[in-house]
Amino acid sequence: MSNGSISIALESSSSLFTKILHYTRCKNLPKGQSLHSHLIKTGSSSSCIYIANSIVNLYAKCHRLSDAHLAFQEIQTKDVVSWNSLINGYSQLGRRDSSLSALNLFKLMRQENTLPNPHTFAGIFTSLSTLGDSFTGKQAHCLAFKLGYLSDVFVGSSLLNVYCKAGHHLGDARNMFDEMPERNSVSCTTMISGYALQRMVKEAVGVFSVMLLKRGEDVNEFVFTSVLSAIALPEFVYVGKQIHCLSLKNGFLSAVSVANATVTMYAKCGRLDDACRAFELSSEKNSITWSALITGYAQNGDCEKALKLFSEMHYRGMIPSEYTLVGVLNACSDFDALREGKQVHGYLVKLGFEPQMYILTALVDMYAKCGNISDARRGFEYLKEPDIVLWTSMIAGYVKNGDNESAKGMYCRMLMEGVMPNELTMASVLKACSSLAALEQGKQIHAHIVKHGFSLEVPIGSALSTMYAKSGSLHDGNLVFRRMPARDLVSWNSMMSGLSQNGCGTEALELFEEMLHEGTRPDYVTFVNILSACSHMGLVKRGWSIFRMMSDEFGIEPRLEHFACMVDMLGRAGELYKAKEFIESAASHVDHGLCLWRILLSACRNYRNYELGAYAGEKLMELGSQESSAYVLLSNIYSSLGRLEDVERVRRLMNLRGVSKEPGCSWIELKSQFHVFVVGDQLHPQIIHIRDELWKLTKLMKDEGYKPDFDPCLELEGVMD
DNA sequence: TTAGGGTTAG
Repeated sequence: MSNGSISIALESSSSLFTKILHYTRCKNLPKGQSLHSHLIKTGSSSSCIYIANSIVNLYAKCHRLSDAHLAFQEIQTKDVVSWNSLINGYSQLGRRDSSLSALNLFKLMRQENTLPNPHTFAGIFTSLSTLGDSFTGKQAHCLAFKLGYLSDVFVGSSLLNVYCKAGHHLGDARNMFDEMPERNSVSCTTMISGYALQRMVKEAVGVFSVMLLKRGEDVNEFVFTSVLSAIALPEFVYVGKQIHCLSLKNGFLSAVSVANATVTMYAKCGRLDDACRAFELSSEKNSITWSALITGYAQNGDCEKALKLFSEMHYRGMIPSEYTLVGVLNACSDFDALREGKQVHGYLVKLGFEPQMYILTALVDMYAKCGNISDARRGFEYLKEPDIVLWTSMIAGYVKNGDNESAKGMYCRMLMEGVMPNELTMASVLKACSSLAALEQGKQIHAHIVKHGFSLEVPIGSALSTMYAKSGSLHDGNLVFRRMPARDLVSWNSMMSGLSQNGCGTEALELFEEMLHEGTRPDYVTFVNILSACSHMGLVKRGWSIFRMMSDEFGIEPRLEHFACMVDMLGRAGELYKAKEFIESAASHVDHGLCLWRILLSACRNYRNYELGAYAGEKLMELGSQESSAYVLLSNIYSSLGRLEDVERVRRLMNLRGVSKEPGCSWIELKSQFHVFVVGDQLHPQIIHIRDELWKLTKLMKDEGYKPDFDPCLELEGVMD
C-alpha cells in the first residue's frame, strides 16, 4: 500500500464524505472512481450507509447506471435513500427505457417492504411524465395521497407534470395547481409548459402574469423559456415582444434557453427579421439556437436561407444535432431540393449519426418527396420494424410520385403487419384511390376510417370528399363535405374541383360564392377550378369577369393553368380568333405557348377551322413540341386540305425529333379488379365478348339517330401509321 | 448526515 492510500484510509469519514459530494456535484467521474476503489480496498465502502448511498448517487449522477446498480447491490442493508438514489438516477435520464427501470425498481422496493418517502415519489412521477402514463400516474397519486405526501411541493410539482404531459388531463392539472398548498417557480413552469404543449397561449400567459404579480422574485429563466415557447401564433406576437423585453430587463436573456425560446417564438409567429435579430444578439449560441432559426426559415418557406444558415453553422465549427439535421432535411423535402438533401445525407453519414427512426424518417421523406422513390424505399427497408410515421412517409411518397398502385400495396402490407394507421396515412391512401378513381377501395378505406374512430376533420374529411367526388359519387362527396366540422381552403378547392370535373359547373360556382361568403380567401387553385367550370359550362362572360377579379380583387397573378382555362373556354365557345389574340397577348414563355396553342389546335379541329388550326399547329412545330398528338392533328389537317407536301414535312419533323406516339389506354374497376385496355390489344380474356357488346351498342346508337363524325382530322390513328 | 420537481430545437 502506498503512502497516499494510507492517508486516504486514515481519513475521517466526514472528510471522505465531503469529497464524494464534491465529485458528485462536479460530475467528476475519474476522481470519484479512484476514491471508490480506495474505499473498496480499505474496506470502508460498506461500513457506513451514508457513504455507500453516496457512491450509488455519484455513479447515478454521472449517468453510469450499471455501476450505480452494482454499488447498490453491494449494500447489505438498503434503506430508502439507497433505493431513491438508484430510482432517481434512472428517472433523471429522461428516456423511456430508464423510466421503465425506475418503475420496476419501485415495485421491488415495495416488495421488500421499504416505505417510499416524498423523494421516491418525485422520481416516480418524473418517470411517469416521461412515459406519458397518466393511468399509473393516478394510482401513484392515490398512494402518495394515502401517505400524506401531496403537500410536499416537490411531489406536487412532479405529479402536476404527469397530468400536464398527458394533454387530455390538463383540466385535472389546473385544478391540482389551483389547490396546491404551496406553489413556486417550478410548479408554475410546469403548468405553463402544459398549456404550451396544447397551444393554449392565453392560459399560459395568464399563469405567467399571476406569477409575475404574486411571486415576482421567483421568476427565473425556466419560467421565461416556457412562457416564450407557448407563444407560437402571429396574433400573440405583441405579447411575445413584451415578454422578450421583460426578460431583457430582468437579465434573463443571457440564459441560452431564453434566447433560444425568443428566436423560436419570433420564427413561429412568422417574424423572421425579429428572429434573426434575436439570434444575432444572443450572447451564447448552441446547436438549438441555430436549429431554431434554420427551422424557422424552412417553415416560413425560405429553404434557400435555411440551407445557407446550415452551411454557415458548419463553417463556424458548430456540430449540428439530429434535430438540426431533421429540420434541414424537411426544408429540402418541401422544396424539392434533392441535391442539397443528398449533401445533408452525406454529411450526416460523415458525422457518424446512427440511423435512428426520426432521422431515417426525415431521409425517406426527403427522397420520396424529391422524386427519388427507390432511395426512399431503400431507407424504408433498412428498418425491420418501421413505425407509422415511416410507413406514412413511404405511402405519401408513392402518391406524390404518381405510383398510386404501390401506395395502395404499401397500405395493405402495413395493415397485414399489424401497424395501426393514423389520419395522415388515411388521407394519403385516399388520395391514391382518388387518382385511380378506385371507388370500391375508397369505400373500404372509408369503412376503416369509421372503424378506427377517426373524425371527419381535415385532412381525412377533405381527402374523403375528394375521393368520392373524383370517383363520380358527387352526392357522397358533398355529404362528407357538409358533415366536416371545419373546412380549410384545400377542402373547398377539392370539392369545387370534383364538381367541375363531373360536369356540375353551376354547383361549383355556387360553392365558390359560399366560400367567399364564409370569409375563406381563395388561392390560385380556386381560380383554376372556377375558370375550368366556366369553360365547361360555356360561361364566357362570367369567365372573363372571374379572370379579372383574380388579380384585381385578390392580387393573384394568373399562371399557365389560368391562361389554359381561358383559351379552353374561348375555344369551346367557338371564339377561336379571340383565343388566338389572347394567346398572343399572354404567351411570353415557351411552355405557355406549347400548352396554349395545343388547346387552340384541338378547338380548331372541333370547329373544323383548318386554316387557324394549321396556324396553331405551325406555332407548335416552331416551339419544338414533343407531343405526338399535335403532329398527328396538324398532319391530318394538311391532309384534308390536300396539302400533301406539308403532310410529308410534318411527318419528317416528327421522326427527326424522335416523337413517338403513346398508345391510348383506358381502365375500369369491376368487383375490386382492374381491367386495362390498350388500343388494338387482344389481351383481355373476354375480348371477343366485349367487342360483340360494343358492336351491339353502336348499332343501338345508330338506330337512335346517332351519326358518326367521319372528319379525317378526328382519326388520330389514321394518316401517320 | 446521503436521495427529489420545471425550460428551448422536432
